[in-house]
Amino acid sequence: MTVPVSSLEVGRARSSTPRPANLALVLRTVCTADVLPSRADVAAATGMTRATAARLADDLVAGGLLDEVEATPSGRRGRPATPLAPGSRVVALGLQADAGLLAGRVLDLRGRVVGERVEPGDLRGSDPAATLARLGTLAADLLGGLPEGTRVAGAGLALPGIVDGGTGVLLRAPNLGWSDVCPADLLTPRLPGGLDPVPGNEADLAARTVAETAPGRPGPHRDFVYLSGQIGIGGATVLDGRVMCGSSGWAGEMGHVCVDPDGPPCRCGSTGCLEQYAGRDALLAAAGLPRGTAPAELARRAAGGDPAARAAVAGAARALGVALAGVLNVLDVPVVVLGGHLGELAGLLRPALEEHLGRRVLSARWRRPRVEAAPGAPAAGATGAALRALADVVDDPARWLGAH
Amino acid sequence: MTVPVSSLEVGRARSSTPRPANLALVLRTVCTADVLPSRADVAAATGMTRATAARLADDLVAGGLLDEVEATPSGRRGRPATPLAPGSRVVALGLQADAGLLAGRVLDLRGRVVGERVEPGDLRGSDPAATLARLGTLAADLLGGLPEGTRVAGAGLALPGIVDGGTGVLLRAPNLGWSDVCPADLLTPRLPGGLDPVPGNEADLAARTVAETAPGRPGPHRDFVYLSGQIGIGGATVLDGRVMCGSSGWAGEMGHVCVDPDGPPCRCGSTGCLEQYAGRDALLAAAGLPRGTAPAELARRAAGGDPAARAAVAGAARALGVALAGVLNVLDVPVVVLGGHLGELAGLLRPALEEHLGRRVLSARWRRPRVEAAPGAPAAGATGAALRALADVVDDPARWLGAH
DNA sequence: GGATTTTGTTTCGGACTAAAACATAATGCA
DNA sequence: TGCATTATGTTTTAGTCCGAAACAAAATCC
Repeated sequence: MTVPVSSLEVGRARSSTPRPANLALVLRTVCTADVLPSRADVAAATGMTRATAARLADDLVAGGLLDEVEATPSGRRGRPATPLAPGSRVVALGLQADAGLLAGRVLDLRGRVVGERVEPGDLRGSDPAATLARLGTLAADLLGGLPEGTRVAGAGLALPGIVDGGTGVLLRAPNLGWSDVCPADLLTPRLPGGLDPVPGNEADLAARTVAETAPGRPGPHRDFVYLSGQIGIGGATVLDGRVMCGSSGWAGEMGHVCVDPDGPPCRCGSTGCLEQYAGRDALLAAAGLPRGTAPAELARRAAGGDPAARAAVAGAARALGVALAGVLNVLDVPVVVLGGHLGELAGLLRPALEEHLGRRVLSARWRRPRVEAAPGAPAAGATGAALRALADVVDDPARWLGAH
Repeated sequence: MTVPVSSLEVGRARSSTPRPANLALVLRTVCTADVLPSRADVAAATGMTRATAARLADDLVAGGLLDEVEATPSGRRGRPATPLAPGSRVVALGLQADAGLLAGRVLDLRGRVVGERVEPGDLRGSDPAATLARLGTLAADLLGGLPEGTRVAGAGLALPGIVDGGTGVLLRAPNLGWSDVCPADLLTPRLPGGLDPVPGNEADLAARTVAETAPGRPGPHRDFVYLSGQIGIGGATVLDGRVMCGSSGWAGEMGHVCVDPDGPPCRCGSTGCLEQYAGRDALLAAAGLPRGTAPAELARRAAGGDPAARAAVAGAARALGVALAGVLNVLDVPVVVLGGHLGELAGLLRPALEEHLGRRVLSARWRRPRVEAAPGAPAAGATGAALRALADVVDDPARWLGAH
């Protein structure tokens, strides 16, 4: 090679044979289906021949990525079909370290929880090494309790902060008080089999649980904005079913969208950030409640007619309306999903928020933006982390089959 | 099929053979390369065998999608290579109807302009049918002037408004005063060969000219926000090199991001929209200039030290800073590209705007957002529309070869 | 002028799929 | 009970397309 083919880097998807893509297509078809499909159903859905679909399915069954399920008598004529299901012995581990808990959750390819452990505790200002060691022990216990024959496809770790996509370093997690932590170094030695959890932002991963209800299975919305009310406010944008992490993992800092340039100063150095109006502490302060109060208590008071609580919620709704309208105008996303404490207040926020959005979003007269509460599962980030790891398998089953 | 395979719609990329993907890979490799590559270079860049790359390239040459170019003596040892170039006889037509002009531009696969016609004129409040008829005549003339043997791969139409992605109906174009116009009905009958221009938003298509300097050739930035200063302010977001059109084509309404909820009312029904601070009319009014003044005149005055002009620019920079910081915080995009009248003022806006962004964008301390001016080509939307049509060919050359 | 080097082509074998025939296992009906 | 019918899953055969290796072509080097 004498010519300097410098920028000739184009498509890395250089699969010389169609097989990997077709394996992925078959697996994804089974994952997506509402009812467990037979080989013939897969053939019909993908357009392949029954022969081809069956061959591919056979290989996936042999590799454990698909299971043959007992046929239920259908009463229909003809040879009874053998339903296929995503393999139940291929699982992934999702971990989460947050200001208020440590959690681990194991999901199988069908999206079922096959193992779970949650340890509440105040981890603000904790030592990263000690905390991650605890998490490592928790994870090892969890993995040890899995049934014989289970194979762990990968692991992920949800963290409430900004993770550098390239190096996997947690640059800054204000709620934990951590910065420049490399979780892989501290966690991997404690896990069996050299399992290396991929760190990611908690809001991004929680948003994934809305975008994808089980591995390979699209959730209720393809496009939405996810807003996660923690101590601060994080979030994520999902476009075309993909969580947008930004060109370097910084996306989703919705808490620092400006609501009023003349508003109160924010710890980020700017002024009038959304967090100053709808963050947990700001909400509680506006309602005249002490800092540690549970958001549910605020919701109870507002629902009960407490004027200060109602005013706090109304203020938050207005601020959210201003900030989210901007996002919706820029991205044309029809749905806002509220999680964390904002999810708990969703019922109270929705009417005012939807009204604000209806006024400020340009496309609202054609399609009114909707506001929903995220399913209030605890430690959604852990679930999302496991889903992300399983998505690697679903997206390229050939690699998994090759590695046995 | 007795089972209702309702939602079994998964991968439409049902290419049973690897050939279409490999044809696309070869074509894209040639389009992307800095120097015209030989068959052997393509093989090296893609990882295919020389035999395979040559076979695929031969088919693309036979179909006119690649040209064999005269070899320049390189002085190197060995058999001289035959450089390959994107086919120069495959072209696409880009059209644009704007408040100030009608334009048509023909681009070939190499991204060269092989035909162009621009007709200035005030089209505000014009009759859609009459104006589109004029545009059709312009387009037919343009196509008639093409050299013998040229094949038109497709056409696009840039419009300053919101286009429904599904139906291709222009729902609303405030600057033209049009609404609910179906350009295809009015335009296609006037074009030869049943050519059917695909309508699209002008800002989206102008952004494409930044994302893609020639068909299949990535531009200077993969991720950026494009802001188009027309009478109002439109824009587009480019993520991963793809223009984000939103789930129904409404994305990019950056002009109506809220800068100050207590600000002046906007014609959209909201208050304090960016357009009220940095729109063309707002800027001119703030500078004490009459409405029709050219933005260049404002720039001249501000550069010359005129206090009113300087204040107007400073106010616009501040408003842009507030609005864009929100977008950048949500999407983690490192670059803002200014087009239209904002592009003309970019030199004056940049210092203050970058300073505002540095303060309000959370990731700025790690990577400071940059502000750039778009290359000030007239009727960039027409170029983008042609590029979009050519992208269809580059993304799936097999279809083009099949259709002859 | 022959060795060397690089490009492009041809030939052959292998991976994979489509098409069609076949085997299997149920229901429906006399 | 027995046979036609119907749907699923498997086997066989032919065709497409890629990789490997040998070969042909066209230049430079010595």
